Amino acid sequence: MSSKALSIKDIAKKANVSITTVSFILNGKAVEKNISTAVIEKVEKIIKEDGFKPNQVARSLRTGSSKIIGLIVEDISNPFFAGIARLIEDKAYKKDYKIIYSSTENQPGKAKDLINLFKSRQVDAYIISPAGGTEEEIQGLIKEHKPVVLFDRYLPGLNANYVGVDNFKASYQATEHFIHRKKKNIALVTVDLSVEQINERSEGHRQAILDYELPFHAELVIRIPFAQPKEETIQQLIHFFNQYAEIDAVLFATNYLAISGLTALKQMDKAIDKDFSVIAYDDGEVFKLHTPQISAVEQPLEEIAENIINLIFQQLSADQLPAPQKVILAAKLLVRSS
Amino acid sequence: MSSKALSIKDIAKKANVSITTVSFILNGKAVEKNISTAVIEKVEKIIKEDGFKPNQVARSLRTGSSKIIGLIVEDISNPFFAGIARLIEDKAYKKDYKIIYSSTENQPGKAKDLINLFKSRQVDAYIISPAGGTEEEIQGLIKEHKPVVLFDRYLPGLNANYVGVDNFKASYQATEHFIHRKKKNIALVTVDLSVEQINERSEGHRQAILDYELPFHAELVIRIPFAQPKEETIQQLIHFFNQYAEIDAVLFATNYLAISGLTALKQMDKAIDKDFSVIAYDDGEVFKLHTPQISAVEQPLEEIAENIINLIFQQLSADQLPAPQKVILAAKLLVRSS
DNA sequence: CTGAAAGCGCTTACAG
DNA sequence: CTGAAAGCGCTTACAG
Repeated sequence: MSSKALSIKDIAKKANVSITTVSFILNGKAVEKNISTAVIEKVEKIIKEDGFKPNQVARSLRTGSSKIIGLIVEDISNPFFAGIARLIEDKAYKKDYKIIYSSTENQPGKAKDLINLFKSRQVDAYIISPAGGTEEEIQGLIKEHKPVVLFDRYLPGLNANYVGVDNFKASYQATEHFIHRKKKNIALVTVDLSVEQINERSEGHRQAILDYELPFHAELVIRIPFAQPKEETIQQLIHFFNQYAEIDAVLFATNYLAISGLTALKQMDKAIDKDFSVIAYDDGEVFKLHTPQISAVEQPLEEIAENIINLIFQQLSADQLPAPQKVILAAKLLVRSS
Repeated sequence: MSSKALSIKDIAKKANVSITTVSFILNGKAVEKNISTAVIEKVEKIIKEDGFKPNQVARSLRTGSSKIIGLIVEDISNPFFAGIARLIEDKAYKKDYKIIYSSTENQPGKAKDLINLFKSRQVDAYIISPAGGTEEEIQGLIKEHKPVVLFDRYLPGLNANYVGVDNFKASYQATEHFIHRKKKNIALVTVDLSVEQINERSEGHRQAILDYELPFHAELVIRIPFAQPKEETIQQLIHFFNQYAEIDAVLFATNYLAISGLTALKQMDKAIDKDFSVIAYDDGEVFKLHTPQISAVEQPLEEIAENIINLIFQQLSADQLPAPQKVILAAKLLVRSS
């Protein structure tokens, strides 16, 4: 029963030609190498009949390339990353590249392992939403002239290709929106990660308040520990909203914090209305279907994916790597209820 | 700048030993092979200093294994699959296996490509939520004695390991729940895929109605085309709910159909209350946060992942493959509002 | 028009 | 205690 996989040698023997000939035919070089039509047909027939598939591991070892792009994200079950992954996969597939992906869960150790795993598997290019602490590994990839594109999160020390949105501006606009609606005590619920992207979101909030000459209340900015279980976050937020009853608007700096926050508000029976407004980062079904609908900062998934894949293919087809580019896209504030 | 990757040969040369010795040390066979402590230390020092990582492609080519498990799902951006992926990844990681995953989008062509891709990459085991039309490829894997576990969706023709929930029973119980609440016209919104799992969900609905001797209204079962754009589905459902105003309860056979359905109801301004009940398949944040909260059939993600990974490791560690097992788990009806 | 042979970077049976 | 050598399945420069 067990059909040990065929090799190019088996095909060559069966067709009475050399493995060189079979290899040329497999790689579409038959014509260029002047293989006779008769031979080509004979070999192709055997390949098809036997269902022979060349061993890509051997091919990779020999050529040093794999036609695989590695995608490393923080958490694939986050809809933002899942959406990006899906779009990138589609686009890569059309150019005959496959994507393999994995989640870092924001653990530098795991992120490093993954980069090394991909490297040792001869992945041709890397798309990374980088965890802090992986600068060295990423720098290493760049040094080895591997195509790399970072997205979502930017590591300041690195001169690498990057695609992301203007987080400062998005937060600024969201906060400004609140201010125009006469909000006075605009809370920010964010995460205690000290990464660019998150810092920018805080800064935008702060700067808008200062620019409009409103008092900035530092105590209305709450930083939730990254790995904290959801239930605890909900309790913490209930406490927070109760403690500062003057809050009349909240900006949530991430998708999952918004979900915990809405759950907290629901448990408190606190209405979202003219007196208490909410804006979430990253749109999702859950915000559209919520009653009332929740306004959200939408990152342009399609545009992000498009830019990433373009940068990757630009690098893949270049003789030497072009200078790193930074593509900063605009997020969009979807206003749904006040 | 460009540091061409080191090889075992470079290390051997530097340490003045043979590559055999380096290989033994790398693979933890140093003691077993009686390599002297002095040599071990010298070699390990060089490996660490130079940051040498063995080329896994070469290793795979030589050993035929890769310590990689391939996970093939319908759509990684579906929270059910993303959740499973995440859990499986965690568990595999602990045993030093990596997961690579990819989406089939329910296209048999893509699913076949992926199986072949994984095969040609020497993936050690396969976890597949199978698209119809891939029976042959999966049978091929089994024939080659590759560890395989199917989940979520079952392909009747195949005698393979399988982990899933009892869909018939879950639908039956959901429908029964409606009947106990005196519902008379229980609609079913399902998808037009003719796969076991979906058929069972329809059957459970039908059987419950028949068992309780209620009239079965075939026109209250609507089958939405699988690839239909969301907006059209919403319009179709609005039309459906308007046409059959007698409907007093709806069971949605999938997660995303429930989301489209809730959107339709929202657009119609149709309240979900004592007179109009809803149950969704697969739980999610969106149902918990909805007003009112939506009841859901919850598949036990953790249990599913656990069983899958156990079956995989059972096969991986067996000398010869054990007889295929089918693990059928119970889904749970989460009653939230009537 | 086609083939023999080297080599990609490993692992491991065999020899000493 | 350690090493030379074969071989995993390919690709490709070279020879004829």
